[in-house]
Amino acid sequence: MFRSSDEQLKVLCARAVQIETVDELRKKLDASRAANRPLRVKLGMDPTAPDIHLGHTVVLRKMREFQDLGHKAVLIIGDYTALIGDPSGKTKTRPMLSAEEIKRNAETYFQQAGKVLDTAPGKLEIRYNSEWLAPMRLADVIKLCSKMSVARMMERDTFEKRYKAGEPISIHEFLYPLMQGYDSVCIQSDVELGGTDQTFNNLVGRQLQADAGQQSQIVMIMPILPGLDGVHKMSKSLGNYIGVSEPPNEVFGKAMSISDELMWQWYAMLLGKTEVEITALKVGHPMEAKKALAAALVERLHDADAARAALEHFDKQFSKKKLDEVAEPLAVPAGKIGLIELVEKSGVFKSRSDIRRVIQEGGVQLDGQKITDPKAVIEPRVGQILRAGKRVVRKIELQS
RNA sequence: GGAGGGAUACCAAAGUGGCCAAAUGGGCCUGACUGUAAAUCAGGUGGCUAUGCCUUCGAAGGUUCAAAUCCUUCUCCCUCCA
Repeated sequence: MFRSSDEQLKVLCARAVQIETVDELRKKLDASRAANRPLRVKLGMDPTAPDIHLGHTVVLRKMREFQDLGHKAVLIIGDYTALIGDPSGKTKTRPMLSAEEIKRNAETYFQQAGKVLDTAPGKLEIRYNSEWLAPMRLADVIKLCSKMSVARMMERDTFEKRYKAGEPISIHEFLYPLMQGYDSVCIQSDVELGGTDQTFNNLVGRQLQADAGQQSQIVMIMPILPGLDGVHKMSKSLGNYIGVSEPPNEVFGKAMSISDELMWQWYAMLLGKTEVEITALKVGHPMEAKKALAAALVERLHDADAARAALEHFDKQFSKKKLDEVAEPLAVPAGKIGLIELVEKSGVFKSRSDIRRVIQEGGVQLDGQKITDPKAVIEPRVGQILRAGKRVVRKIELQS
């Protein structure tokens, strides 16, 4: 049923930045084959952020590789850990989520994760960590805390940095790694996946499992995907992300806006291209390589047809400037109308002052003619193309 | 419990009575250049029925012709000592 450990290792170790430890993983794989038992591969999910983006797919794809090799994905919904919030993020305290919100977020999450994971019942197990964390008594918590020293906890880079910078660290944040580690004990995970920011948390799981007399999980750390800006990690709060549920044209357009340097990183991290393959790509025109990347991403999140359509759309809008073929309709009443009112109907600007500014800055065109007078009054005709800023392209239609 | 420091726009951070819709940096937006790149350069970045008006500097009151700035009370945060 299972392929040889060597074959599996070759697939599984690809792209990982750290594995604790490869030897142990090999042993687990050997034992799994011998007993014909799939490994339990754990991945935690934070129910406060239901939007999955490409950054998450780096880890999710690794999970998929485990599934494809016959192993079992165990998704942990951190409904209880969400009460704390992962200290690796911002220091702001999180609002408590209601049971319904968590459920809704979790559903959204699965819907999106399903674009990457195999959701067949035998391949995927879903658990809420409130199942075992909520019933704990204070005595249980104290016992759990006794497993960890402050010095050890302070090794965690975010704690160390914050402490040195004089930023507050609440005691309850120390519980986060312990709770996450305890999850591993409760579900008896064989492997835990995570991004580099999860290294510490995942390693705690190893220790707690050993304390509990279990075989320690393998910790497999995947790289963090840089966001559209090429500087910070891809994250929702920074707004530098491509969501897995975004429409094809958005995915394509955003992918095209990244720097060339970042493009190669994405090729490696998202498409699994090797250095040799990337070197070969660098021979061609960077824009063609970027279009191929963008198309591949659209195909992955949607399908091949969508990828072709997005490429065509992009060419029309930006390369060939066939704006009338890509413009979305904009219904306006017949007769004269102020330019500001006209642009306002597109519904994408936050205020009329904002529109006024864009007009003055030369960002508004009607049929290719720049109009820079915010007081301009025009009489739009059917079929005229209105452009406002880089992204708004509308074709005028008259309201009946 | 004691002492001290702090809260300013999306973020960081100046500003200690009028010249403050508030310096500067980052972010973001627009334009130029391009490959819708990136980098660079230029401009912009509270709202509005707009050369003016309205709302904003933790909250509420007060002093003043005039308050982000002074006073009072309150809320929240941080550090150190115990």
